[in-house]
Amino acid sequence: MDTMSDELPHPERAEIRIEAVLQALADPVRLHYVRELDRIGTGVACGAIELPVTKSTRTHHLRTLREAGVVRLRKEGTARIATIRRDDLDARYPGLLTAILSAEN
Amino acid sequence: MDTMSDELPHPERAEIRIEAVLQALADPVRLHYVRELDRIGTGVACGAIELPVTKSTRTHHLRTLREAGVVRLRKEGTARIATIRRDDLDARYPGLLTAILSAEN
DNA sequence: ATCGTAGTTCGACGAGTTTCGTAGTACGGT
DNA sequence: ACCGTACTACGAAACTCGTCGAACTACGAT
Repeated sequence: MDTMSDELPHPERAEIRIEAVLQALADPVRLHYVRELDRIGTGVACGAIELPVTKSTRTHHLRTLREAGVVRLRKEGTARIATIRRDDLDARYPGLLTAILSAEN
Repeated sequence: MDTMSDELPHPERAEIRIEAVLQALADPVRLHYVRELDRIGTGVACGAIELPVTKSTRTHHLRTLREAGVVRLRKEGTARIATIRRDDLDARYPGLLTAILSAEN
């Protein structure tokens, strides 16, 4: 087979904007999703994390997180594997992700 | 004279919600305002910071920041003095404010 | 080839936000 | 008492966002 490319567009590290990151994580559904992603560990299929919304809404939220530069999505067969872009976010906004994810309430 | 009360409702430290803080700071106008507040130092009149919006819009944004628990507003004569609630935010979400405010771009 | 699973795309709808202008309140000075 | 300054309150218009269902694509298994 050929090299499997990523296909989905992600912002470069330098292109990540703080407003977009904050906007993305301000939504309860997305914040919950990213927290679960962080708790479970990296490399989880999109649908493996239960959300109180339909599939299409989840797709919408995942795209928002991806376009903001918070998560990276790659195809793996019929699934999408989501990982938090911790290295990029930590490099660009040190302490931000830790502060948000460790906020319990 | 009598004790001058605060009058404007602010959330208690324990009542501050991370979603509200992120939502508040996700807006470019509000983020700029808080950054200016941080740069100039505490205790600045509302109107002293220039914004590309009208007065009534600024009032709206200030209320959003106040209700989210990001700034404290107190009356001083005819002016409103705005201060960042750094102590409360640092206690509740350590590192968050620093990370956001020090993000240059 | 057919079926099921995983996820996307495309409108559409309702709710909330940002913005403004105008009118109003409150305080301080002259 | 009057005026100016500082800000708030109240709609209204334009826009964005979260949500859904239905239709679609892509992959893997039988």
